[in-house]
This record gives sequence, C-alpha cells and structure tokens, in this order.
Amino acid sequence: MFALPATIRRIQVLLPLPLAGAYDYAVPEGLDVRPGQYVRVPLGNRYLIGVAWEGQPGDVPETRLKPIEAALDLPFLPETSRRFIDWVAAYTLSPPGAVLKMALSVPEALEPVKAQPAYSWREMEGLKATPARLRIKEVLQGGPPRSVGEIAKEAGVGTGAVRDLIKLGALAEAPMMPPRLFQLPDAHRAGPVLSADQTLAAKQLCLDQAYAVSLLDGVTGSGKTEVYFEAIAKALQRGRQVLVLLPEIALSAQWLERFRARFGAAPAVWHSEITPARRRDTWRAVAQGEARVVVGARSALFLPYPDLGLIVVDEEHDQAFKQEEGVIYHARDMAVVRAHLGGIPCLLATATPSLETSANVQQGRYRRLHLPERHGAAQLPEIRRIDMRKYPPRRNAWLSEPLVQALDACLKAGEQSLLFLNRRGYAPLTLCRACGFRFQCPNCTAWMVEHRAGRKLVCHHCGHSLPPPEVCPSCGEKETLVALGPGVERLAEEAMARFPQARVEVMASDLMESPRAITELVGRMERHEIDILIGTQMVAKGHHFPQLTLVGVVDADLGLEGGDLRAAEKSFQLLWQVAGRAGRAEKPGRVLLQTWQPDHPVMAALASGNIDCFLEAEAQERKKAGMPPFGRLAGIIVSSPDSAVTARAAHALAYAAPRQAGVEVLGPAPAPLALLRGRHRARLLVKAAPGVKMQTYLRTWLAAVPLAKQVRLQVDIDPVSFF
DNA sequence: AGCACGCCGACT
DNA sequence: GTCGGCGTGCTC
Repeated sequence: MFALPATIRRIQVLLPLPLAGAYDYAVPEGLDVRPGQYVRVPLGNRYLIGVAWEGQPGDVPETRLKPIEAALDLPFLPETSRRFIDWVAAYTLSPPGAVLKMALSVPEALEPVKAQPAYSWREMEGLKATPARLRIKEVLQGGPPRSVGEIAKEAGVGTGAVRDLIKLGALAEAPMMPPRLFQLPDAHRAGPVLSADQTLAAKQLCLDQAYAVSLLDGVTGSGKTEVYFEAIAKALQRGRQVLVLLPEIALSAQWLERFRARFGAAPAVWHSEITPARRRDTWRAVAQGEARVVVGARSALFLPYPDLGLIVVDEEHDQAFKQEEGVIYHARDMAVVRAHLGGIPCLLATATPSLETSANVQQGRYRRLHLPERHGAAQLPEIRRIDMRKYPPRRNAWLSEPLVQALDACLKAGEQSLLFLNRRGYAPLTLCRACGFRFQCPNCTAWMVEHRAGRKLVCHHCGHSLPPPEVCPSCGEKETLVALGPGVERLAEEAMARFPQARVEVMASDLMESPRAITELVGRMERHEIDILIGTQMVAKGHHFPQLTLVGVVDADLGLEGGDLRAAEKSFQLLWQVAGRAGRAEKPGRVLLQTWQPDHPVMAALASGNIDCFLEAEAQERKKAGMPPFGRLAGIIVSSPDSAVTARAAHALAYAAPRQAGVEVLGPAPAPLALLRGRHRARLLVKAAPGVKMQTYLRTWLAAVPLAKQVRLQVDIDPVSFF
C-alpha cells in the first residue's frame, strides 16, 4: 500500500528568466518552503535557482508539476524586495522574472560559500627546517590561521611547500575567522562644520524615519554632499543600511575619498566594472546586512537589502539613471518607489532639478531643502554669451576671438581653463569632396565618427568600426576625403596650434581606458599639470578643480538639435553643470557660451543664472503641450530585421489602438535611429493625460494584436531619450 | 535565458 | 548520404 498525500502541496516559484510569470512547483514532503526562500528547481533538462513567491499557484496539471529539489540555506529575499520586483515588473510591463534577474545578478553568490580550510602552525620534532618552512612558520605565528593560498602568498613560497607541511602534520587545521570584507563606517565620527543653511537642511533630513522624499538642491559647491552625509550618519546610527545611487560616471575616486574621510571606511561599491568575485562578496554582504552603505549605479537598487533605512539619489536629474535596455526603468523614480515600499526616506540631490522632481515639489509631494549659496569663499561664476553671428570663427576653426582672448588671459594669469564640447572623436562626419559620399554606419542611421587617436572610424551607437580610409570607397579618388565638424580631438589640435606653450589634454570616455586613467588625469589637473582641459560631458560631473577659472562652451547649441522633448532641459542641466566647474575655490570663475542663438530661452536662463526661472518657463511649455510631467508618455519601439515587416507591424499596432478618452497614439514614425544593430525600428508614442491607467491601456492593446514572429516590441514607460 | 526540434546548404 | 546553420517554441 502506498500512502499518497491527499493533495500535492504546490507553491509559486519565480525564476530569473523572462517568463510571463511564476511557475508552480510541488513542495516535497518534509520540506517547508515559504515565500522569499531561494530554491533549486528543475526546468526542462536543467536546474535553476529561483525564489519561492507569494500568490495563488495556478492550475498546471499535477502530471506536469515538478518538485522543488532543495531549499537553499541563504537569508530569504526580503519581502520588500519581492514587492518591489513585482511593482517594477508591473510598471515597466516586463516579465517579473526579468526583474528578479536584476536582483540575482550574481548567480555565484547563491552557491554555498566554499570554505577553504585554514591552518595554524604546530610545533613538531624532527621537522627539517628549510628556509621556506621557516618563513611559513613566521607568517603563521604572526597572524591568524589562513588558507593554503594565503599562506603561500604571504610567505612568498609555492603552495607545494605548504602542502608538504600539511602532509607532515606541521600545519593543523584551525577554524578560520571569516575576513570582514566590508568595514563598518563610523556613524558617530564628527562631520565637518556646516554652514547655517547646511545645518538646517541636515537637521530636517535626520528627523525623517518614514517615507518622505526630499529634494536637496543648491548650486555646485553649496555642500549637498556634506548634508546628505549627515543623513547617512543618522541612518547608520539607527542601525540601518543606506543606499547611495550615483550616475556611473560620478562614482569617482573623489567621491569615495570624501566618503572615507567622513566615515573612516570605504562603502561597498556596486557598478558594472567591479570584478566577479567582488560582486559576489558584495551581494552576499548586502544580503547578510554586513555591508552597511552601498554606493552604486542604478542596478544597486535591486540588491537584496534586509534593512534599508535610507536612499540617496545624487545627481537626481542625470539621464544616466534611465536604463534603456532590457527592463527599461528610471532608477530615480524606482528609488522613490523602493523607499515607499520600505517606508523609508528618499533624498534627491542635484544642482539642477529635473522637471519631474520640481513638479513634485510644486505639488507638495516632495519637500524642498534649498542650499542657496556656495559654501566657503567660492562665488558663482559669471556666465556670458558669445554671439557667434558677431564673432564667427575662421574656417576649420571653432574658437571665436573673444574665447581665444579669454583663454590667453587665463593662461597668462597662470590659471586653468576648460573647453567643453560634447562630442567625442576627431570629426563627426567624413565626406568625399569629389562625389559627396558620406561614411555611414551599415547597421545604424548614424555617421561614422573619425577617431584620430584610435586610428579608426567608429559608430557611436553600435561600436562598428573601420580603419581610416585612404581613398573614397564610392569614387575611388585619393585625397578627397575631408573631416567635417569638430570633436574634442580636433578641438585639442586647434587649442594646441593657438597656444603652443600650453599643456593641453583631452578627457573623453573613449580615451579613458580605465577608472585609473581618469583618476590620473584628474590628478594631473588638480596638480596644475594641465593648462587647458578639453572634455566631453565626462568633465561635467563631480570633479573639483580649484585652479579652474575659465570654462568655454564651444558649441552651446549642440544639445538643442533634434527636436527632443527634453532638449532644452538636458541642455540647461549639462551646461549649468559644466559652468559649475569654474571658480570653485577663492578665485571667481567665468563661463563663456559660444552660441548662434543667444536669445534662446536656455541661453538666456544660463546667462541670468536663475534656475527657477528656467524651470518655471519650461514647465509652462510642457503643461501647455500636455507633456511630462503634466501628462504621461510611453514609447513603443517596433523592430524586426526587415523594414517592410517593421512598417506593417507598426501600422497594424497603431490601427488596433483602442480609443480612450485622454489617450493619444502618435505614429508610427521611423525611430530616430531607424536602423539599429541590424534591426529596422519604428516607434509609436502614447501620450496620456494624468490619471489614465497607462499600463492597463498598453496591456489590453498589445495583447490583442497578433504580430509576425521576428517582430519585437519594446515598451518604454516614461521615455527620457527619444533615440 | 538555454535548449531541443526542425528544415535547408557544404562536406567526410 | 550526414553535420550544422539559426529560426521557433517551450520550460511548472
């Protein structure tokens, strides 16, 4: 007689795969599986680690139900994390498993820790004392038990010598103290002396314990970081974890150094470039609550914090917080959601608030803490427009006379200057004078950008590259190819020709091979080993150069091209940020904007130095047009390898769009990059009035349209970039 | 995401 | 005659 269980217990398991939902699994007898627990389950012919999830199991027939193989001995994925994953999935219209995958981004972290045996020295008679053995003895007697690898490394001997000693019995296995990989920041260490404004802001922030969103804004140099460090100290004193989100590029050595100086220990760092082993350790340390402060790029939001008590989003306005691939989300907005779900405060810091955040302040949802002045002696730089219609540069030159004179004066005064041009490479377009041929990327709707330093033409969208051509591939003529327009490399050429005695260097992401190269360049700049720094937007973020007194913006109009909804906002933010590089210490700074449209609202606002005025004007424009943040947008990118298939699918979608009050479906239009990585793209834009349930609308619509197999849809809720 | 299944081109 | 290309579909 077999005693069959009356009913098979089943539970939902979410797998880190882009499946439509969680799968049902049978819970074997004697196993108690609860939501949040990591489980190993069979899927097809392999095993995967997933997470037991809440929710009613479905009606998959018992015959197809497979049993959970094992429950893992790990801290549970916290409930807040689970709710957050579900929330993000529903909001972004992504499969929940795809969101879970971001939280379990280091599968190795889930494997049991391979405990390496540690050894201590045991005195024994008759042991031949070789030099290697004596060193090993010395090392072990001067410290705690260690693993074979560590002993060998520290003693400077091979592992063979160590293993011999184990075999001989001169090394005894001993309990190893797990090394503490993440030091505890000192929450009680006294911070710097704060100004009255800073003190007031810090005090208010420190009072927050429940959900509350604060905008901490103030010009560059007003000391926002010191203020939020106080809030971090407070959260740490309460024994809770803290997450600081920074745009990847701002995760600089300078920021980390400031943190270390304030708290006496380094925070746990999380971004795309840390090594796999470090990632694994960090993930575990976060899950175990051992890592108290995590500083990271947007993906750090999905780490499994058991007791997160504060989230800081620095450079809140930065577009780098928008994830544009896979699960498309805005880390700043999701940080607010995470804070809400966790019942904890969230702090948004910036010198140039986004329109979204500023609207939330206006509507009373966020609190504004304003730091009105530069801290210490620093003064705000004077920003002036150079009307390029009056001072056109010479042929194949991009520096106007007033800017050249200012650079000259700056050099003579022994001060540093920065030339800002947001365009990498040497020239953005190569053209044949004889036949008009233009080098275009075969995969994208974009020109091939010449990089003279790297000796190639590169597509900035897909990375496709060519060696620099000798002859025109179209007409075969020699020496007819000309470089059109400037990139930073070409600008450097011009600056060096104009100021042969000046030390000129270029800072652009493609020229900086490693974070160390950046640190070194920043160091040279700080030590005044550079007179003129030429840079792309990379220089705009977070660096502090006390000797820098002149900023020249070579093409202030660059960001206004393209008719992007956020062009004005983005331009303003970037240029304001760049302007903030000037005169950060005792010496006052000057900023010169080369512009062909000095009357443009962005240029006027910059020259007046009034952010609120700009935000107000831009808000009015957006309100009138029903655009975010006063209306909602969703982008739908339709793509397939065939342009006709794409067009057909896009039209079919547009045609099938349900009519609903307050919803407008625009398009299809060819996506600005109509061809990207070999796929033809078209886009639809859904514009909805506030209060419309955007996700519900999209789900019903998209589910009802049958599409060809090669067609892919990508939904971008709250699109930021239109490229 | 894997992985198998399936139907069309160049090889031992 | 097979090996293998990647398009398509499924995994509780």
